[in-house]
Amino acid sequence: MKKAPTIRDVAAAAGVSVSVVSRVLNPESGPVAPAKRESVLRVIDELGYRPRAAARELSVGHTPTVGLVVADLTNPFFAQLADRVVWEARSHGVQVVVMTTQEDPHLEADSLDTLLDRSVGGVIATPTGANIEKWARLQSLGVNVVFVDRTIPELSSVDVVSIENVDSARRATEYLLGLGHTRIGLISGPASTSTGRSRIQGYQSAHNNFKVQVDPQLVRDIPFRGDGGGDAVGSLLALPERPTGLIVANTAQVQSSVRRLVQTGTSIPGDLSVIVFDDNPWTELTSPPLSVIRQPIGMLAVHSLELVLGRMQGRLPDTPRRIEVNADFLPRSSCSPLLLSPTR
Amino acid sequence: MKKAPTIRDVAAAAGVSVSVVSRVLNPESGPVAPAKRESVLRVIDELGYRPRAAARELSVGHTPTVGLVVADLTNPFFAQLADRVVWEARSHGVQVVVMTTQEDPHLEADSLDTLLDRSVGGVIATPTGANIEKWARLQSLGVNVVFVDRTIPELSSVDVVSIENVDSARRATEYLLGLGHTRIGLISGPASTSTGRSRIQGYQSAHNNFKVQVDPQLVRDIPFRGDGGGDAVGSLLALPERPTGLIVANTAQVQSSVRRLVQTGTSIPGDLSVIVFDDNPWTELTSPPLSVIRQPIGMLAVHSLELVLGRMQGRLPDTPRRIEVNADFLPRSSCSPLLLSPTR
DNA sequence: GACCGGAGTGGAACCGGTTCCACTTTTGTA
DNA sequence: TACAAAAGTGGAACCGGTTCCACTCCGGTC
Repeated sequence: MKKAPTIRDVAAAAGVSVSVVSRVLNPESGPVAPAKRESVLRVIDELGYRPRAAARELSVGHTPTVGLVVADLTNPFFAQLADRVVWEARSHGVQVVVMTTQEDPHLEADSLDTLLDRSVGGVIATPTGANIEKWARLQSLGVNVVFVDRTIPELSSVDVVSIENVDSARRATEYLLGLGHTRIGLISGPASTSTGRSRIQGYQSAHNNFKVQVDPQLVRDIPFRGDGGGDAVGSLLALPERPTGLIVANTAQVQSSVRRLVQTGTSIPGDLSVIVFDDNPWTELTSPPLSVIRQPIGMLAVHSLELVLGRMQGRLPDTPRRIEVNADFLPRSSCSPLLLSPTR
Repeated sequence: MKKAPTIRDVAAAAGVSVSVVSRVLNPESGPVAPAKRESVLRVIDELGYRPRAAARELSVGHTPTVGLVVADLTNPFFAQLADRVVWEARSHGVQVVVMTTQEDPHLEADSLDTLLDRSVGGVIATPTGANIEKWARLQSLGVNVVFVDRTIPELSSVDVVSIENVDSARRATEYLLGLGHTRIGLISGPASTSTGRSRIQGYQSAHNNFKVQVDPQLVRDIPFRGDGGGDAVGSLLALPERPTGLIVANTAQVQSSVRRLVQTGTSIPGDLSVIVFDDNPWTELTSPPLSVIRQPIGMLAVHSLELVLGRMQGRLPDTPRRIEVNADFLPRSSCSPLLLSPTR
């Protein structure tokens, strides 16, 4: 356990000053005679010298690091997002610190403090919806914030990357309405979140287009945490007038919802036509494979990283950007036309 | 974008020296008069002061940070592992930097360099199997390394946390043998990896116990990368004497293997009794639900973190630890007795 | 041949913490 | 009451980089 060489060791061994070594390391910071550059590089290689990140950070005031704050890596949506972000970031020479909040505002607050302590240059996050002043403070301290998937309306100055939630929900709903279903259950995220609201709005709007009245009993906005999806499914199925269609628009609740459907032996699409918001690979391994709204996770990752890096390098105008990407609707065999049409 | 207060700002505002403030921050480093501690704390709160992590790191030489190097967050096994490690680490006040290798030795090497630059105190990793000298160097530089799930036999001095691979594979195989199956396909990880080898060994050993000869054609050790699982399944099913049982012991290939089974319309367990190494929640949503070897991911996470933190705090003996945790076999309805017994 | 501008260089301050050490005050004990 | 030990404090060096600045060479221009 010998200790690693420092820039002064390199300078001494190469017979130059530390300034020269530093300039070799950061070429844009000044000129170096080709011969000296050569010999410095050789010494660096021989000694196996690597600059300490902390020293650089202390001196320049910030790190080429971005924080990624997601709710839960266990959720395939976040896992894939994280994987892509980490991957993209590396190709830009940027590091990612991944933190999870479990949808808990306290943990989110902790994470933000930590990120601040580490002087990260930017944060990509799926905010819980709380900690508004904390997010604002982070931004006022010069940390670039990008919200992905969700947003907080009160924070109008942060960039947002999301899918077209209203539109996606509308398309899924219209698909079922088009098959003749008029009683369509909706399990969405909390109405306190932007995704929850938008998807409910899309669901409403589809009903309007089809001149079908929405039964409020059919709409369940439930938390992301826990597995309330199962209970929501249970209570929807227990309604006197059972729905014949179901849209699970709460990504975190897809698994528990589908589990309940399987457990109760609900025939899909016989008893219930189902569409879920999730592009989890396993959705096509159930029987029948589930129709899904496929969120383009790669796009979300690329755009949010692009935004955060762009801001960190100051090559973006000050006005906040809002990027909405398309989500595909992928019909599979979990939906079928309503056979007995109740209105005729 | 005002700049954040430093320890000297706090000292000035509280009318004390920086030493006192520092001692308030790190109580074990020296005494402070209660009255002054009080006023320093108040000033810290008023100013919203937070110590810069980089400054501390530079001064003490290392960070309370551990690197987590996994192949691919998209794989639910790693995703869950990461989630648990991040979670546990936070409760110890430790941060986690997650990196992915995609099973590529070059990317792994990059990750290690980066981790070294960041002066992390420890690394938890599922090594690709390459970069032996690099791992050794990391260790000689004082970074505590713990391998999880897999190991590299050449590196006898690193701690290892894994499941009882031989035993798990043996139990799964014996279960199928006990149901009368004699031709059991095995899709495992590469024989160049410790998990691959151990699981094949368990499979062999079960056959020995049952006095059944192993047909080498039935054993497929395939890479973790890509989705060779599908092809392996395809070629096993194409054998003149088809297997009646299948064990997928390559966690990364479970999805593509099952996908192929579904696509080819193989009846489970009618045509094929199936057991997979994975505790992915979706395995019980397929029809039928799959029998699984459930890896106790939480245990793996807890133990590896415990080891790495223990070493970082120097409260562990120098001898390397090897921890093997039990994996449960969870029979579900994807296995059935072989009906026509070929031997009678 | 005097003068100017730029390439190349090294010295030293600086970033924001921690810690060692010398020093003063308090406390406890004989 | 005297004195040693302990509690409390501030100064300053240090960690390992970056960067500003002053300075020395150059070659090219009137």
